[in-house]
Amino acid sequence: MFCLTSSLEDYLEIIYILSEQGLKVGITDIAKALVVSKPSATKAIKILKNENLVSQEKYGKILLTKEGEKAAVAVYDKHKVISKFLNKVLGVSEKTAEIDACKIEHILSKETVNGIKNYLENGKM
Amino acid sequence: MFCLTSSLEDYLEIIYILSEQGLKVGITDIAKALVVSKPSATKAIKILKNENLVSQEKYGKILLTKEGEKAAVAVYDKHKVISKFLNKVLGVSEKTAEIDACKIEHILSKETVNGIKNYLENGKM
DNA sequence: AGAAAAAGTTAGCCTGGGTTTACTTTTTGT
DNA sequence: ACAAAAAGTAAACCCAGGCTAACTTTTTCT
Repeated sequence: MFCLTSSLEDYLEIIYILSEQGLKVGITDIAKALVVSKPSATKAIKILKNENLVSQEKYGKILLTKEGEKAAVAVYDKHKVISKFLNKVLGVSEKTAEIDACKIEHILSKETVNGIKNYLENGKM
Repeated sequence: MFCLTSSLEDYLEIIYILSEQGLKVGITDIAKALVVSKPSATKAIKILKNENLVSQEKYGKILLTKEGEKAAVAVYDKHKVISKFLNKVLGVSEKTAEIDACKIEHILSKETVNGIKNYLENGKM
């Protein structure tokens, strides 16, 4: 069974974010946003296409499928929760909170993410 | 300039932990503890030897050098701080706290780790 | 419309960190 | 003391995920 790697989650997430901002989403945009080369982005997108998480016409723009969007939103939600927690609760700068959230959003267990959510929701801040 | 990877930090950390528990530290023990094959452990230890972080006689037991111990302690301290935080503050089970701490201890910024330390120290728990 | 620029792709390479197989060296138990 | 078991090593391989160089396709600008 196929399982998304951290790297592939990053690709899905950035496609989602760029789309949400109403920006066009091409290979070049993705590569720039993730600070990787265009061929790296091409390769990753090819994998995501094979897994039916994104769609793309030849030489065309990139879209998330229903399934891809679901996965992207899941990651992005974790991202938001984590970075808010780091910043508001732990007092980490916004910039660092962003960076660290990007790194750990892929690997934290559901249990820990729920712990963070609960903390934020239960007004302990 | 050489920089420790997450994986190599894991090796240093486990050598430190096993040593601290008074256990003998051989390739087999390390491999078992990290759930990797013996050749993987051999290869990693070879790198750490080249970087003067561990010492080992041929076919012999493995010791941390001064420098290696310093690096190992730095990682292990982060580990303890993080897992305590996850467990005591976020209410994550001990087991999951351990697992998650193992994963993120290598990648969290100094700033975030300090944020966690401050939280624990300033008696907000 | 056609040349130049930008976007996308392909092929081939590299590195880290695993693996298995097969070997050598060391330790252990009778 | 010596055979069997355990420990360590070496070689060769795999895979993810980067990269550059070189190419094709598409877009843009004069």
